[in-house]
Amino acid sequence: MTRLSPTARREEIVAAALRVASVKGLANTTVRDVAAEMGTSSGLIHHYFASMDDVLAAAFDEAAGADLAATTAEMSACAGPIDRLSTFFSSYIRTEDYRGFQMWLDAWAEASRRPALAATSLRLNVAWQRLIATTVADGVAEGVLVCDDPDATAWRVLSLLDGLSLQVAAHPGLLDQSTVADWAMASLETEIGLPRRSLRRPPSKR
Amino acid sequence: MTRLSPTARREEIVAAALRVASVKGLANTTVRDVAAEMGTSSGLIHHYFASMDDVLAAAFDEAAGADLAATTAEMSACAGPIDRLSTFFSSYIRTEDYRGFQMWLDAWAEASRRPALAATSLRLNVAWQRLIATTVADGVAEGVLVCDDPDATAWRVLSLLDGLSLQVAAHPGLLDQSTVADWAMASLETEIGLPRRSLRRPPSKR
DNA sequence: GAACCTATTGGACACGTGCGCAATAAGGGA
DNA sequence: TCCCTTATTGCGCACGTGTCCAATAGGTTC
Repeated sequence: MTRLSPTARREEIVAAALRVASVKGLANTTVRDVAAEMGTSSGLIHHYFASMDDVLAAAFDEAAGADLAATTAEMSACAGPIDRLSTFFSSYIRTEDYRGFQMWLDAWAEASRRPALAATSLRLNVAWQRLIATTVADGVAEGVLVCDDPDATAWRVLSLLDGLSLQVAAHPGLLDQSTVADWAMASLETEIGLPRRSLRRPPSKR
Repeated sequence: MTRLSPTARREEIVAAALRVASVKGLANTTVRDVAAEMGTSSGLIHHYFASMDDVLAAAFDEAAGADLAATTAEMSACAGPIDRLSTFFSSYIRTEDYRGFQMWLDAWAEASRRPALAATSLRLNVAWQRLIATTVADGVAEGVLVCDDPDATAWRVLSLLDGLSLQVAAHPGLLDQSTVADWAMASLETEIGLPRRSLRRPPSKR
């Protein structure tokens, strides 16, 4: 293969690992898979990453981090906290298709066995939680919504979404994504003292 | 090893697989692990189970099914729906320690790769949901609580518990079990029109 | 006691795993 | 042009994986 600069090659490895992982799942992605995807040798991966754990952590960081960044950007383009929360949900269900969510499932399950992956998933989970928590806290400060404990509320709505999405990914046909979003929105609306369906977006927007 | 009856041997295999899986996790439990745990040969396992997927599914069924049965029994010993729901939570956090929950994480993540495990986790998840749904519906019928859609409420409270417990298992130190139970109870109390802390149990009971 | 069924053995098979390492080649600086 | 750093190769090592199967042994039935 053509000789690349260290940074460029590193990025290509992560991109290739991500492509493989999105099809086979994080847990089933091997060094040889990534090498084959790039069309290079397997030894090259170990020249840039100390262990496979680090490769998977970097790939997961790339994927989930991009989703987080995209959602954050969309939300900050909105006017008020309520609109931002509304955008959060529509962004969440768009990015987190059942395929992307399988990566989260693998990351959580593998966390006990792969330290780097555990650190990454922890960091990203906390980042998602803080995104919601600060938005809710802003709404309370502006007086447009009511919440005793924005931190706890953020963990609840995030975990509810995770728990429901998990069923979608693990048990196809049981629940569907629009139901998940609807139920999670209903829960948050109740928690922060908003009338029913006030977070709902007209689906015509897409 | 001493020659056993087919049913006895089958049960011993499942029990051994469960013992190994509760330490190493479902995903990391191998045929040789189970054989070593029993002190027999690995070929014996395949004499009773067509594939490793079936062994793991049976082991998971055994563990999670026992938890479900225990909780069901405890709940039906209670007087009214509210007391049953209260018992549900205290039973849930007692049985679902972080170790047992790792099995759920593995089951969900492996579901896309192991058909038998997927079928088992689907069946058990639905059973848990129905347990809550019927209890809530009973409460509505008796007029002691209010709920528009017990089915949706059951999925929400179960998924909230799963989503929060997942964080406890995957990211030690981030959240703790008592917080999880408290937050999930708060959510359900709001949903079914109960005053705050009415589902809470005095911890002196244990 | 003999005959038969089957639980159990122990290892072979084919494959997949992460990781390491000597050899090669490509490019930049002197 | 030579040299020296290092990206890249290709393979080997040690191990682990599920599955299969001929051989053995224990128990039941006639």
